[in-house]
Amino acid sequence: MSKREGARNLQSKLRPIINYSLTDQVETKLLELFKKEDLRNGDAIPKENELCEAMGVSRTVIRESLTRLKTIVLIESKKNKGMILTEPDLLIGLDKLLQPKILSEETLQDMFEMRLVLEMGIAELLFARIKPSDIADLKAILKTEKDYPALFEMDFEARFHGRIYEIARNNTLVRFQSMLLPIFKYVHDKGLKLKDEELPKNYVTHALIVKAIETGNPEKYRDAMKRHLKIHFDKTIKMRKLLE
Amino acid sequence: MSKREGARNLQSKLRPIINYSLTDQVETKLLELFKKEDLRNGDAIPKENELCEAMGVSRTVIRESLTRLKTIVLIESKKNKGMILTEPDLLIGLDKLLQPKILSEETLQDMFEMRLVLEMGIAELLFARIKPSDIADLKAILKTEKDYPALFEMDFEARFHGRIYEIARNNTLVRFQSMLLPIFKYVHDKGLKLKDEELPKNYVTHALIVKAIETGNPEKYRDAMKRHLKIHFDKTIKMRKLLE
DNA sequence: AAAATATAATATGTAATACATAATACATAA
DNA sequence: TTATGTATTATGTATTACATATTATATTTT
Repeated sequence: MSKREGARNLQSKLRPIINYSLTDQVETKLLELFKKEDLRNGDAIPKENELCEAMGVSRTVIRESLTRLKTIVLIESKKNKGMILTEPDLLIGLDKLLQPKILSEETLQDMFEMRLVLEMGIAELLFARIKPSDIADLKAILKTEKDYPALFEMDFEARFHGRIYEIARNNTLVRFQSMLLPIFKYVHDKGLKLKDEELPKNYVTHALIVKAIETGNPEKYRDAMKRHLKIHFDKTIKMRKLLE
Repeated sequence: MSKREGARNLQSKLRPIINYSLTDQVETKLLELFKKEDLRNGDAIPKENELCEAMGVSRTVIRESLTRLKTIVLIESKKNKGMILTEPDLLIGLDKLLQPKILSEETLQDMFEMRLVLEMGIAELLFARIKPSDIADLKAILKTEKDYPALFEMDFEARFHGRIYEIARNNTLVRFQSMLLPIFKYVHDKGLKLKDEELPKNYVTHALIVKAIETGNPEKYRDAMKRHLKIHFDKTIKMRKLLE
């Protein structure tokens, strides 16, 4: 039995001890408190000093825990006013993290694919909620686009596809997809370096997608979108294989 | 001109001043530093004391900024070792936030829909990557399920649908969807209270979805999944109207 | 000489205290 | 009655000191 194996064997008998810092414990207790007291959006929470006394730790520790919760916008603080629970923003923090440089290749790939998945899956909601005026809006966007397929003109992409989600009336998705765009561009560009691909012959432009929306149904939309995104689907499938 | 209008008029001339706290500024500077120095995953960052000196602020402020970055797992710290940049976890924090009680009805609805969108949109990746052994796995899962449609048995739902994402080989999605499940259940249950709905006659079970995967294509999968989720699609469309 | 053990050095974690600052409520004067 | 000044309060920032865990170095033991 090697030294390493011996250590692992011992470990299975003893289990490594985990040391939760005071801050960790306080954070947990705070979350428990909110739950137990059934505190809602807008409700005030105890003052820092009250928390210090109640838990018997320094204000330093309390404040570090609170900072964590403020970071995810679960609470907000105002001078003299105290702190309140807030409607947390699910996407907060994400914009700080969604930078190519700090994410692994695999996660980037995951997010790239996530956008593709969303574009395809939105169809049902899109058709359930679209109004005539929405079609007009989409056509207005088309007008501003150049005639040739502006495949990677981020502005156009953002505006057009963002509008799709807006029509589907899902605000979280609207914001999410706009965050994904830079990632998408990055992954795409990186893919391009591997092999310069040309547009497929039956490439579907935004205009054709609008047509599918106007005269079609979810299936037709998906068919158009799938072909619009085909180059990306091909790319991600190829690249995922490289990662393995 | 009313008092309120007057204030707004003044505001347009003066613009409200925004006061970035020291912590805010330090946080920004840190992020800039990481970018400028092109620091990557695993690279060490300066010691707390070095940062204090360099920026001329107290360790308190430095530490609060660092706490924020630690919260989103952009950096990690170890005693005596110092701090390093880490591969941040996009979904961290989300599990703290994804609790029905602290999210608004609208956001909950958004997330409910997001799951539906993902289930539908995953088809292409699913079929691009599925292997024969995956089919066998799915069938094994089916065996453990009861014969009747276990529509809201969370365990079954989680296992079955989670497996779908696993087959699609997108780990972020796997984790994301498992986080969404409690939300999904909550929103669904709340919807049930409004009106007790019965299963549609042509309800599609997991078994039928597997069949669509085994013998079909993305379109057939989506057709099956759409009918499997029909009750939920109907519900969200109805409920969104209520929110308006 | 090699391996195990003790010691020192270092960077983060926690505590305590003091003061700064912004927001509110209250008091005061025109 | 309204605008301005003042006090109060809770969070924000600074400073200092010490605790603790990890690494590196030195020492002892075999």
